[in-house]
Amino acid sequence: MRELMRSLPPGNRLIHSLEPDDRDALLAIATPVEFALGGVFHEPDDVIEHLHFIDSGFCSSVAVLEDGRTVETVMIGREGVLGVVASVVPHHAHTRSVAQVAGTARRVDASRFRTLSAQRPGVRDAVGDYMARLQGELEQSTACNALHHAGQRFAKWLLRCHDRVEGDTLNLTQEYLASMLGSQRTTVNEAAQGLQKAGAIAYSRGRITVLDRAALERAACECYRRGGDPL
Amino acid sequence: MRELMRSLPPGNRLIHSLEPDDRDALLAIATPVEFALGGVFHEPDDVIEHLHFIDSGFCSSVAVLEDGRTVETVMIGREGVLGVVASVVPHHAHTRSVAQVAGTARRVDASRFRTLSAQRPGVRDAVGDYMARLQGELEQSTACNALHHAGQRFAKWLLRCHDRVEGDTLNLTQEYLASMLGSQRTTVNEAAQGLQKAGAIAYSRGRITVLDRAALERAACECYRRGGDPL
DNA sequence: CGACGTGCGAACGATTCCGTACATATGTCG
DNA sequence: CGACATATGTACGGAATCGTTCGCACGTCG
Repeated sequence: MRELMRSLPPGNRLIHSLEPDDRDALLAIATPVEFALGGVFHEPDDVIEHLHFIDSGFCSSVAVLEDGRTVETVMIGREGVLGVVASVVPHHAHTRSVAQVAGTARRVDASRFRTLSAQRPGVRDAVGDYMARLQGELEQSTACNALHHAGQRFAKWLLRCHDRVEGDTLNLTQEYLASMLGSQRTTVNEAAQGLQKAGAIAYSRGRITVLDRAALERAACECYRRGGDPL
Repeated sequence: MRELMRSLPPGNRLIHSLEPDDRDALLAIATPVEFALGGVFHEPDDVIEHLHFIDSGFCSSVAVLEDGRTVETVMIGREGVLGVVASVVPHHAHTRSVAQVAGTARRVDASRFRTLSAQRPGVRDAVGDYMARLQGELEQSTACNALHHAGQRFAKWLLRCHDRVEGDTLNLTQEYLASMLGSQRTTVNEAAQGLQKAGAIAYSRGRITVLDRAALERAACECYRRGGDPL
């Protein structure tokens, strides 16, 4: 079951998976931070100065096109870390990263992390594994956006969101969902009504409640399953 | 100009960019290999055993869905290296990697590369930079496939292909192009005829000739430019 | 209570793309 | 040359989505 993560103890799963001495070494250079809904971690072309190991809440990386339209590329919750490529090499962002649900994270200076990572294979491998999974998700999303219908992608998105949240309520307007999926609000509306009629979700005025995960999973494309378990 | 790479001296650009001692150390553990058109480097779920620094020709990573449909996710020529994530951490492929144009590469055992990379920051950074660029391309393609029309994506694909090839002729059937773009052959046909009428390309029986790059660039979406210069 | 802003429902034509079917052209091989 | 497989041209109905417009419902706040 993919909602496994929802039942795991709180806090970042990557940090949790480390050996105690690796974990202590990482936490020694980490600063706890809070982030609010809508908070921006970085804009396209910003230099990535920090890694953020998410402890609660989650954020999305969003591609911004010249005409202002947006599409989400990846979603990052407490299964992962924001800015993972900077764990290997200094670089600048290609996307905007925005908090979808307020929460907390451990912020680590990217350069100090690279130093630590060179000394501690356990740290390097845990973050490296996550980077490999993230690349797999990107590849799957590339195919998904080319081949799958808006309804399937919508269901997938809700599930991935639900996986990373406490409770069954999501605060998302259809307008906002459209900007994540790269489609029109009217298209999202049709998809949402379909899921509501199927009893999978209920929603009103920017508040979506997941009523039946199994129904959502039936409506989603294979990409939800193959996105890699958030663990 | 993006076709810059076409005028650079032959051989892999990453290896070329290394300091002489780094380059020598890398070449000492590399094996020259040839690959034929259609040759498969790996299938989904295969363990990535090697990095392949492409010297000539190029290959594509292709997502394969449950129903057998395919979409290209990234294109890798002599500007890059196949299996770049394995330079950081052992992992398995999420895609199929196929040679689009026969050529040669330097094959390096992934595990030995990781050892070398830990000893030589110059090697690690060159490959790391490429990994960052590759991630940017994946993110851009994710958005592109969600938002841009088949005609624009077709033109983009031809340009990216042209960048990585000697001469102006590409051996590609419309059927095959459709499997790269994730669309129908009839859709590709319409796009191809549009470009032909504009004088941008000529084609017949699986042979496409680029006649007017500027016209192709006008027909392509912004994603071609933003894919990151192959250099 | 009433005005207003926000979010949703619904309808519309236009466009893109799908999926399929069939015809035509071209290269290869016996 | 003739048969055949391959590649392309074309047509068409239908589905999905776009882009827009209008109206309604609900919550908030003066």
